Amino acid sequence: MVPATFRRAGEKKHTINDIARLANVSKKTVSRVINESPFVREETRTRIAEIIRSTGFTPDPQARGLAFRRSYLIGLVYDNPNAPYVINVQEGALGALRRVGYELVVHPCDRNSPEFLGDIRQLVSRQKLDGMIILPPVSENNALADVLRDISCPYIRILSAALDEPQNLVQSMDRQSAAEVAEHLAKLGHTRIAMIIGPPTYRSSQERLEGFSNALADRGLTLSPDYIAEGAYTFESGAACAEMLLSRSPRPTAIFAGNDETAAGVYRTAYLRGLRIPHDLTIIGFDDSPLASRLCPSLTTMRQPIRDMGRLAAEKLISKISRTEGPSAAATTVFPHLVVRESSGRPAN
Amino acid sequence: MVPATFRRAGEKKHTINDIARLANVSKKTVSRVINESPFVREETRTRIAEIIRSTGFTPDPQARGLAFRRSYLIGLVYDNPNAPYVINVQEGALGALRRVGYELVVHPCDRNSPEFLGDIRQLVSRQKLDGMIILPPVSENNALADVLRDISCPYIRILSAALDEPQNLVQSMDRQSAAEVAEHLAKLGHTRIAMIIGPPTYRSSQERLEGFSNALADRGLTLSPDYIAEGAYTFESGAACAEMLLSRSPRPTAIFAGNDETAAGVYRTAYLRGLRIPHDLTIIGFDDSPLASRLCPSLTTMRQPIRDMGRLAAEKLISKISRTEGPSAAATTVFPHLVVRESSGRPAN
DNA sequence: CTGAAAGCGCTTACAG
DNA sequence: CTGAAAGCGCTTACAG
Repeated sequence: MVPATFRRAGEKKHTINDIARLANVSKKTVSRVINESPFVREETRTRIAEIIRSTGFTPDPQARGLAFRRSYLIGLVYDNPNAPYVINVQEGALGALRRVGYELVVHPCDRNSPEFLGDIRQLVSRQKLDGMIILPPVSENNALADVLRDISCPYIRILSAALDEPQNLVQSMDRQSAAEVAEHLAKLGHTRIAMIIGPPTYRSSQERLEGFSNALADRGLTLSPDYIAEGAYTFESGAACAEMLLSRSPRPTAIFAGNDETAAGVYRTAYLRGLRIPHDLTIIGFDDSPLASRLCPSLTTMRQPIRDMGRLAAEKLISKISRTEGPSAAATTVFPHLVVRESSGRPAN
Repeated sequence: MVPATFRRAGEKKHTINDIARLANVSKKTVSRVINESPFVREETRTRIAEIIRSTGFTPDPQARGLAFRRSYLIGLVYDNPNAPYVINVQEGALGALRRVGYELVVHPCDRNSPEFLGDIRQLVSRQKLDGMIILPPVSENNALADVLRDISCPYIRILSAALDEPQNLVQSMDRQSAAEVAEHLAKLGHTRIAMIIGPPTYRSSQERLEGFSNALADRGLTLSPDYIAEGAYTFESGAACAEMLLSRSPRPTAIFAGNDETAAGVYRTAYLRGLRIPHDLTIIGFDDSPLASRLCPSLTTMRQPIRDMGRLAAEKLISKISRTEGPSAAATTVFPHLVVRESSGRPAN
């Protein structure tokens, strides 16, 4: 038997009035059942609930939204060029939102465009977004957060540092993660260790650099300034930085790349120079994007629980939106961990 | 001076009533201006338009939708594991939709789930989606198209074969593209040519196989059944299929992988066997995903204009939705083209 | 060319 | 515990 939800074309959708008529009550009472008001007699409630179930009625989100002054729409703002990263956050968030009847409106942006902040303002007010999830690196932009606060739009920033109050954050502990990389390299016996950082203005670059450098120091190793290169989290910058680092004498035996894209750039330079990985050079990435396992040899890297971050951000946002009041000021943190593959080994000399 | 659109928190949004009052007309007349009705005196129209502009008024999409029985929401359904592919279609579509005031609601799905069709039905009826864009491979599912037709939801399928009427399609001409690969390999002098196809149930697998095999035949070359392996468009299947193909004697000198992921799997097997690319083995991919240029050596592959496909699908869908009637039965086709990189060369022997 | 009334499908006060 | 009225912000007939 075909469930009643599977209405065929031509039958129009049931409305709250249909349900009220069938149940022989006012639509207000149906509304109470929908919104789980306690002020409905149990017998009435069950009867109406049963009719709702059997007719497959679902309240119209537009009408509900209009009356509630809610859109049931959450924005996802990103400028991250790493597609798997975005998709994973997106799917994580989607999973959490669906359950509570929200939809996700995606919004790629360009933080350098002069219309950037105006666009966001317009998006929020126009679509009356109920909240916003912001991905790194644009999540580091405080001006954006200020705008959202200004127009009273609840938001969650996914970040690697505490740039905001804890209730607005899902924080990835990059500093501690970078320390894991240091430990791994130290254990393998590397001493000439280099690092390619991301754009210095990005908070994650600083976090990873400091975490890495401090952890090396703790083990009696130093990250010499000669061995630090400024990349841009891109393939091309990785190749160029590796070119520079590998020209140093003595040559580093290990390079910690800012992310997997950068690491792929290091692979390319090693390939062009005929260096064998990991025999001549150990390479470590960050992200564990699909690329990491596709490279030959496969890349040792830090895995971020990206999907979880999306889910956590959505859950935290929803609780902010629906909560009439109450703190939930707790921090939400997440820890990347090391995935050891083929690109790291003992130094040859 | 801050534009009026940049209202600060606390000021409530203007409504059509505010505009009517300011213009000293009825809200119906304002509505006519918003909807570009010809039945407004020019003087009145300009006056109202100016007030709308200066106040930064934008009509509430929810209220409009409720009255128009429109949601201004378009669904994007996908099950493609290739994240850059999805992101690119998404951004292409977004660009076209934004301009006309629509938003995109993304919906990853699992075509093998028993709830698959029911979920889609519910998504469409619940959010009252105005239309749907469907990505391959789930776009090949005719049952899904049947459901959408049944509930009168306009849709566009992005496909590599004409599985539907032209007005429902944005078609990528994979057959002709695969012929380009054949030509490239023939020109390089390869004769022992192998191919890894995608899942045989996928239409694109057949299209690419037939296009490739026929084009080889046209050049007096044959694609021997021994040299055809059935993959699954995945990294793992690429590695396994390459394992099999490279065990043949004589060994093929070139492998056309079904897509870039598969090609990456072939790289891995070549790496493990110590084969040099392209000296010992030429490899060709399909997609030109970011991975293609990250691999070492970089991968020769077919580039799909993925972003354009998203844009075209959105434009076509919008014209279907807004058009009161009229055919637009024209086919929309798109041609991938070859990007030659380092992984293809003359055969060694 | 313009407007007053009724309605889209739901909700919030306000009564009872 | 339940309902009749008014309203969210916009539109579509229907008049004039």
